[in-house]
Amino acid sequence: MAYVESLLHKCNSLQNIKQLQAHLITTGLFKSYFSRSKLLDFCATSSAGDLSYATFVFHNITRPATNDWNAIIRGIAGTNQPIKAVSCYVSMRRSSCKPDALTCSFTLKACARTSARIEILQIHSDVVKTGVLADVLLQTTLLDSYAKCGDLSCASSLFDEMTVRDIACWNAVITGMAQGNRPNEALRLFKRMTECGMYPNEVTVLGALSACSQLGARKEGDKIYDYIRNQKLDAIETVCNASIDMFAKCGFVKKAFEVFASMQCRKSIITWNTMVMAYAMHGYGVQAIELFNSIRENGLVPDSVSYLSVLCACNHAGMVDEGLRLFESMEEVGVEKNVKHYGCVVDLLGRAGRLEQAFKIVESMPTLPDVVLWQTLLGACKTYGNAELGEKVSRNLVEMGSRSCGDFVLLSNLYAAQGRWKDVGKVREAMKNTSVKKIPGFSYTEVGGVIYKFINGDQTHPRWKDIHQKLDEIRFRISEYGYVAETDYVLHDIGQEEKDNVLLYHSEKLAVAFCLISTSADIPISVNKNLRICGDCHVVIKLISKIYKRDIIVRDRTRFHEFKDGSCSCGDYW
DNA sequence: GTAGGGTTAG
Repeated sequence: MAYVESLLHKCNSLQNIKQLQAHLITTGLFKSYFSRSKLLDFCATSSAGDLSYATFVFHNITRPATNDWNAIIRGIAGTNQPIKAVSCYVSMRRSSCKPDALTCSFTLKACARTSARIEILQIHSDVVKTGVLADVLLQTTLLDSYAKCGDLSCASSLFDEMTVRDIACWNAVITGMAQGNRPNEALRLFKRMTECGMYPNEVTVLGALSACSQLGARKEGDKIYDYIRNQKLDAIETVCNASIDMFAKCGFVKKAFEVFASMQCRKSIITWNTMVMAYAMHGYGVQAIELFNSIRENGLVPDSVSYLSVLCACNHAGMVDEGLRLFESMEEVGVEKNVKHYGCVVDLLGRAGRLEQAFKIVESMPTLPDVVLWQTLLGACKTYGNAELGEKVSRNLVEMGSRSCGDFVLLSNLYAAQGRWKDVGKVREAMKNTSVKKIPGFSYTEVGGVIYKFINGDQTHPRWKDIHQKLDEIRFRISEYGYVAETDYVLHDIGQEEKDNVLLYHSEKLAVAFCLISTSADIPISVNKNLRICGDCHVVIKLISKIYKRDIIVRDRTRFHEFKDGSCSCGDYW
């Protein structure tokens, strides 16, 4: 039957497939299950084929076999409406034909692509009932499907129950954790895997590197990169890309560029974008633009992400006109602007105080602005005290159903700054009547190879008393430099002293204080925050860097801040 | 009713 296969692979059009089908029918081979389902599979999944023709042939089979169903389900799972594969699976179960491990595998992949958790649960129960669960490959698919639809606890209990664990299932669970916002868990599993005597491969290190990037885990990242070099995994482009990203997000732009420059394998547009973004995160506007310009010289074409990265770099470096020029040139080169590009340029103009121009660009958008974009503009209105535009923007946010605490705070502060207390009262009233959503801020820091997590107001750390004592000392010493808490950043119906406290116990300050008491003076302090750094923390950490003579690096949601001797690499522009 | 199915960067 290798004969049918070799012929199939020579087909590069539907016409060819039909010719082969005719040939099989006339020679009687089409009655053979094997040739028929091979042809169906090829027709349903290869680019030369056509799913609707495959379905047509399928419907004309009097008693389709499992393999025929599998071919069709696999084909549907690969379309842009993968959920229809589930209906097909259901029809198959109603027929006299039994699903096998492959049927389940294809259907599960379809579910994973649409985050259809309930359907996964149903297939899982079928799988248990029919006894195909013993199949390691199917277990991995099931695990991966749970992880992809966000059910990490199901994914990890499946993993725990597995009796045979090969490299792919380790990879599935590690990647699942890394992509599901549980980077600590991913690294824990990565360590456990190596302790089990398994050798991580390129897929494993991609997951582990991504976890390090999220955590800013330098030491762990370094170790993994050493392993990558030893195993020659750096011959693989995806591994290099992930390594560049990891070094950049752990604060080593130079190391990131070294990896980029010394790559032996091909660089794709993703590689270039990663490096441009690396510069952007660190506020290296000039380098980012230079690199962006060299994309074409290297025979590649900048895509939508390239533009986003370079715009982001202009934004962080305050290169307003350069950014605007790049934004406007997008149309000429045929790269479509999306809401993120608009968001970036609105931020760029907003920070420079060009609010009217920013608003005009928003109005010119072909699609609806998103919440983030309006929030950006609202922030700029607050900075430049433009209450009129601020109100307009807030109205849009309310209409979009925003319940973010920050939005209310900004508008309220905008009114307060102009003494419009009645309006301040109205905003507070609205806040009380809305279930305000507040994303908790947290920070990570690595001390002695251990990653510590701090949450705002946290008192669960074993050394919290020492940390709070240090913060009291800091408060005293910075007040000598004329520091007054900018309680603008807080909106609570509480007294001034309490407001000061809310600010003082922000997660980034807790992390910095912890580093001050637990690390030696010659090592820079490095903190990683999930949200943007708050304005008060920015002022305080600048002062700490001066008074305590410590270099402090804070990575926030969008960029790096390198505090040195009382100033920050962002130039207070962020 | 021979084979096929699992993990993958910005």
